[in-house]
Amino acid sequence: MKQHLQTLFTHAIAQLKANGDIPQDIIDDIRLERTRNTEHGDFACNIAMILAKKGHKRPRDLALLIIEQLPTDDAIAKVEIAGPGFINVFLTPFAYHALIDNILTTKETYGRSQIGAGQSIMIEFVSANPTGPLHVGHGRGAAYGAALANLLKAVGSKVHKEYYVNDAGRQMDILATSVWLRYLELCGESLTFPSNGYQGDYIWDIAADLHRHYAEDLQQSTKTVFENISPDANQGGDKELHIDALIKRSQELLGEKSYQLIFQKGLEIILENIRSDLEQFGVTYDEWFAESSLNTNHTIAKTIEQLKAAGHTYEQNGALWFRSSAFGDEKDRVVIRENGQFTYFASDMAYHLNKLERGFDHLINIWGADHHGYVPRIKAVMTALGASAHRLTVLLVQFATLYRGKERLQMSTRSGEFVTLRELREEVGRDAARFFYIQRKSEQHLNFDLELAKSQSNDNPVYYIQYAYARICSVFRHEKNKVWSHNKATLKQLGNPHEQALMVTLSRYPEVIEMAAHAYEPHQLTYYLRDLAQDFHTFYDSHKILIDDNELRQARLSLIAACQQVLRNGLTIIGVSAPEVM
RNA sequence: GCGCCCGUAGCUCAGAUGGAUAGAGCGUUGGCCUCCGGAGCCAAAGGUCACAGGUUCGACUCCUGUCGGGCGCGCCA
Repeated sequence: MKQHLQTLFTHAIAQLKANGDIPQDIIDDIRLERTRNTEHGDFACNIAMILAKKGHKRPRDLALLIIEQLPTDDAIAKVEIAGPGFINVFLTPFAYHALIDNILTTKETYGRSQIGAGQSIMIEFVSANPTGPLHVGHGRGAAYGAALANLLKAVGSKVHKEYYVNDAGRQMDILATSVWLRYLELCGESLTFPSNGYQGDYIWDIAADLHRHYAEDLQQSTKTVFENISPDANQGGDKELHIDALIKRSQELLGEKSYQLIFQKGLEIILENIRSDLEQFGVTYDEWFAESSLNTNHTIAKTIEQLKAAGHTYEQNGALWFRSSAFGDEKDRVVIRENGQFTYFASDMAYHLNKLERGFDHLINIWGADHHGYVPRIKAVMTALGASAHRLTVLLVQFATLYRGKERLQMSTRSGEFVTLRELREEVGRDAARFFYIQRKSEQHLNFDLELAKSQSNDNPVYYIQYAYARICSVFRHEKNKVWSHNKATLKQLGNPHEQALMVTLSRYPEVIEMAAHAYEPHQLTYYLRDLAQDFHTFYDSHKILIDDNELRQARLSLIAACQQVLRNGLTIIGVSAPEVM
């Protein structure tokens, strides 16, 4: 609808140029807006005010010229000039009747567009370290990423969803060591668990699994394990040195093969846990990309060589530095440590280079807001390696704070007292969780109230929207014995204010999808769906649908069928179900 | 100290690329089922868009500064 009007206006402007009424070189970025006030018609265009200065004409005079050149169209009832020079467009009922027919014909494809066609996008999200279960903070990234991916697909882009598995590095060694120590405890050893180890109960579960499979085969005495180990923090030492010493000791005592066995066991169990959590949350991936594969393929070394060759590195204090400050970062970054190991940043550089090499036009990373300081350095790498930093968009998602009514729930990963995503889903249900996560703009802090999400009442927007859908389904169940099939000719019966309002809202859907996709803002869709549900409920309460007047009944059934379709299309994108009964 | 994000109704939040009288939900107050699902509908009250300047026909929106809140500034991941 909007697009159609834009075409008509573009045509008018082109005519004016051809006639010499306005200069040729003028930019004519025509924008039509929904009016807020029905007195201003359906759409308003401010092009006359924008072009007035450059065209050396008064806005209202220019508006008049534009209107004269506007092609006649059976969707347009009248066009008016208002205020300082707005051109207000009033649509005919015909335009909306055609819309209902269009929705019922195009069905699940209604609202899709091609504005993103031809673009391949890789979207990486969640990518939590496989050192423990997903918690509620990850849930927001998951819900947001999945909805965004659906939106981008809806506008025609080719989307590749990826999870980056950090299966290398020190955190994983801490995990393996934590598991082994718990295993030793299960074998009957008594020991003081390191303060920097992973404390969660899931570590016990993995250790128990290990114990079931290998009995006491991997046992060592506590004395051997802890002999001459640098003291822990609570013994006046340093917790980092303590855990590092324990990792080293574990590797020595177990040997490469047994250590890897424990390491892989932990990784495997936790990753499977994460995968199934996400799947039950309705979030799936095209690829799970292992960090370790970068190392085995020597991608990291290759990337560093590239940087070296381009002269963007230097050595200092025995370490190799990347001159990222030359590319907008606030300081240079170490890529190879004094001890010869790659930093986390080094593998992340390689990963992003790998992404680019796979041929994606655009990369989207969804990160927690606490990683924002990391953005300039990763963009610096892209620039240094000759790729435009514009090909990468980092979307930062702010924290979610859990509330149970007024009570704020505490979360802490290390102490093992966090609320897991699984617990959240089991408590409030998948639909409510998915909806609540994305109903706020991602850069806004989110207060997630468990009680509100669970309440099956009018203060819960999820149920409000789903209820509209279920109500429509219910009407059709009552209609079943009579015969309804969409008949375009009956639509002229529609036109009372409630029907009109509903049709206007239905016509906005494609614009909302485009806007939400363009701005990476799925929350726009949640607000739209609430509006749509409200317009339906209002209509429903004011007018009976299953009436004797055959033609009007048919028309209204077509209207609510269209409404049902759009509700389903929208809910599908945000990952919420459309229940026929609730 | 420097950097990023945020500040809109009592509360939780929308207001894309500057547009006409700044909008929802909750909460509050008062109404609505003989009828297709009351998990619903209607109405009222509620605002110095944190503050001060600037840019222009026009600023919640853009720029500068101030105040307040969150987060980040490792040879951790």
